[in-house]
Amino acid sequence: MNTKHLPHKTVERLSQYRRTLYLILSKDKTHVFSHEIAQMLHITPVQVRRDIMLIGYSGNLRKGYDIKELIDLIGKIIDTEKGQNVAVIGLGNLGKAIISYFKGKRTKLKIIAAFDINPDKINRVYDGVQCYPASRIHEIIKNEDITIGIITVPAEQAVATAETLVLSGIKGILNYSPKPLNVSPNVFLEEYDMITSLEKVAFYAKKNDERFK
Amino acid sequence: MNTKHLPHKTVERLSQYRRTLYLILSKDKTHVFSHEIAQMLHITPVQVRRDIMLIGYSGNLRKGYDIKELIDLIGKIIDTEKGQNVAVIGLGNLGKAIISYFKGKRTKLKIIAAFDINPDKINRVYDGVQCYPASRIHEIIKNEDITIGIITVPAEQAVATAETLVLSGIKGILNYSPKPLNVSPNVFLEEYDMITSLEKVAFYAKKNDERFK
DNA sequence: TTAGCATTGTTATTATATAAACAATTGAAC
DNA sequence: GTTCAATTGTTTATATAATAACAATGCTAA
Repeated sequence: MNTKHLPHKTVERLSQYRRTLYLILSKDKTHVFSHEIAQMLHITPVQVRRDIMLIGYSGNLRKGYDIKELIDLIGKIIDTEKGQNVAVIGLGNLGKAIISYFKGKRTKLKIIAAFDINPDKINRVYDGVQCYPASRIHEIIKNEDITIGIITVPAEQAVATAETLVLSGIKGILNYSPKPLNVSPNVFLEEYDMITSLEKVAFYAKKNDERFK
Repeated sequence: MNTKHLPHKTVERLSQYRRTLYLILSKDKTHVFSHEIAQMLHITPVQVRRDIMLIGYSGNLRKGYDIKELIDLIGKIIDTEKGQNVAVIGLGNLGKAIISYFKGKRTKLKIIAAFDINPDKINRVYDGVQCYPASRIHEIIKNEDITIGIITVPAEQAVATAETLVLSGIKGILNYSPKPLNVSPNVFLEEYDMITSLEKVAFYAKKNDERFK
């Protein structure tokens, strides 16, 4: 599959399309129209068709898109054949939330390790995921072929954690700490800051309010 | 303050600038250059200056920006004078994570209520935040003047939760459930989906890997 | 006094993302 | 058959965001 330059937003939507398609498939439907997908995700049908065009798939004019084919194709694009292993660094509330979130989800991504520095958590199993001491990050990431790390440690430890991950050969990092990171260009970094999101909502909530009164 | 059309991304960065500025302020500095802020956030100095231009502030050519003035101005733009009250709906791991995250943070945003349907959680206090039964959402949002709701309930309950919030007069919603919502245009909606984020990281991690080997 | 330098503030350009417009196609109804 | 309605696929246009380019300023120091 030639995925030359898929826009970031398209990649994000592909993930959502796939989950939506599974939902529709479970209703014994075999085909779906762009506007049906669009309606479920509250976006425009044009957006859906454009994204599908970008991945080189074609639908049927009367029946729409073959759901199974589309699911398979999206899988070929965003998954690797044998899947990728994931580690959560920081087993606080957020780390636990992420692990239980993924529990039982059909996906090529498997959370297979958690790390923490709290002795009460180390060597225990949370929702099927073993917690190791942070000192063993390097060793376990190497041995278990973990390619993705989710950082949920406090801000003070985020930079050191990221460095360890990169040195251990990680390929992608999802950073939930409020501390912006800087990693080498061969590691993909995605950052999400809850405080920023909330302050953004607060700002536009205020503006909307002023506009409507 | 005339905040006609601040781009979404600028609003997000303003939130980050302010936190960065507080950090610098605590080091007894009174002024800061655009490249210093930029370096801490790993963005370009031009981006910083452009954002600051958009909010109508001017720095000093030799000393840079007055930190206190800039903090105050950002506050005037993104905060309301008396602050806004926030509720978390769904006191699972994610809800707890958000509450403990905000604990003790200096901010005009105050989480003052949580809601859940689990009797074990109802009427208990978590990190200073009282948990109420979901049946009282409408009443408490009205009475306590809560303007922002953070949805951390399971997907199945997300739509009903959002409807209740909107009917209760909420102004902004931050949706962490994987279920896309649809609210009336006078309510600001921000959605974040962890699975999508992780799948995105997986995709680009894979691509990077292919590119570098 | 004047040249040099680092910085800000602004405009212009490019890149990314969304939306609109519309031709092409297919099957159904008459 | 022929017309019609609905849908896809693609091109064009617009909106948003990031980057680059550069003039203006004011301090320093020769």
